[in-house]
Amino acid sequence: MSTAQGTDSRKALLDATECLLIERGHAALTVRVVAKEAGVNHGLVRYYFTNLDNLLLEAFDRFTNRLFERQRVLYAQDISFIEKWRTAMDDLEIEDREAGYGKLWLEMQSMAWNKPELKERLQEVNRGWRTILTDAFTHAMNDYGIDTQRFPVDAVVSLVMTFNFGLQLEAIGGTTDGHEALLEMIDQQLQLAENAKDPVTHQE
Amino acid sequence: MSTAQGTDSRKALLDATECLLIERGHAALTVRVVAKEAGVNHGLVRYYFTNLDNLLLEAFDRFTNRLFERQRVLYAQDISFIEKWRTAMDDLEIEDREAGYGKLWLEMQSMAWNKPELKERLQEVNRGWRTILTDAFTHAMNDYGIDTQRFPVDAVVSLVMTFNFGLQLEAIGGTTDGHEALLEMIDQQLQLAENAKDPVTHQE
DNA sequence: AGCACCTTTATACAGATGTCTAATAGTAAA
DNA sequence: TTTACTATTAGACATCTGTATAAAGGTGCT
Repeated sequence: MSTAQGTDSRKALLDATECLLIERGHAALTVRVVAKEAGVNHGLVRYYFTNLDNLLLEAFDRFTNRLFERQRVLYAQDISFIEKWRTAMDDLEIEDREAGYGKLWLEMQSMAWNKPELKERLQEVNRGWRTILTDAFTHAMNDYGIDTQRFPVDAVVSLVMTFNFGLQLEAIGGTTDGHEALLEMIDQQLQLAENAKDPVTHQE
Repeated sequence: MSTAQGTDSRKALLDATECLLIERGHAALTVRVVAKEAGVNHGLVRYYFTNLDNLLLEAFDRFTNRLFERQRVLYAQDISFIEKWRTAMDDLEIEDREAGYGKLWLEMQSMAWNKPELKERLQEVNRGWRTILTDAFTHAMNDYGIDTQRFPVDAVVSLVMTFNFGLQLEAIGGTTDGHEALLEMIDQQLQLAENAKDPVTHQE
């Protein structure tokens, strides 16, 4: 089989890697453990990835590519800012934060802290988000008539990115106190701004 | 000697643990590596800590105790809100974020994600900060005359905590774009609020 | 000196870990 | 069927890892 590169075993190993990152963290990954989780002979790690570091790197790449795809999709949508915001926030629902996706993201991050190759890739992803957000917020703040002298776009973008990262971090750490309140507060403020822009749609 | 518990070797092992967490991450810690970094026979790990997990746990405890001490000190100071804010922010200067302290903090966090015993301790620290911030912000927002209906204290506290965590996370990941701008923006807004409260001190 | 006590060392050992090899099973074309 | 190639397997190897033990070193006290 294998049109390009993707025998079942290969994919199984990548999937198992993600699964174990979520369940046990990157410190617990070994060739044999991953292979066992994948239900595959441990020799195949060498066969497909030559070594463990490379398997991790490919898993990392597959993950970041998925992120890039999300970015692309979100960027392409021709919807209002508040809709984009809500879509993005729903995407990272609090329940999800505690579950797999957020954990995987943070484990990937913490892997990268000590591996320069991964670190660069991570920075690309970061820059990607920043680009999208900067563009979206530039338009939105203009629409809402917000003083970008007093609230520079890059500062606002940083605030949004960092508080989202922080939400993930806290949630994985087991704390979600105030998270809902925060997201509600922001949504309400956005709604107010939206209504002020276009008084017709006023609801409540 | 050892009045209570603290032969040089014992402390050296704890110090080495922190050092290696900063330089290589928790995945790279082994009994022999830590002992070597501490310049100490690896048998002493067993002698003082019985096993590696316990050494990590004690290093973790020592670290969180240091955090609690910081909290206590900050809380005890009888200074204005804006001064507290600036002190706290200076404490976590951007340059420092990239260096040891922030890295250590995040490595401790990511260790805790996969170890329930540590996770609880971490949540205590988190609650500690939240308590202090909640108290400080309750007073500050009252002083500044901010509508706590529209901006609930716990939402604001969450925003502040999460964006600070996010700053750390991004900085360790190698990105500090917009960080200065964000901190400046906040500081200016605080200064405005401060001036509005007490027009006498108006400066600029 | 002898003695007791805490600290340190060197070494041992079973099991895990990363890497590698040689043999086998499977599959599709000739 | 034979052939050629890919996929998979079981096992071997040196090294690393956590843990344990027994002996030695050091220090102060009697």
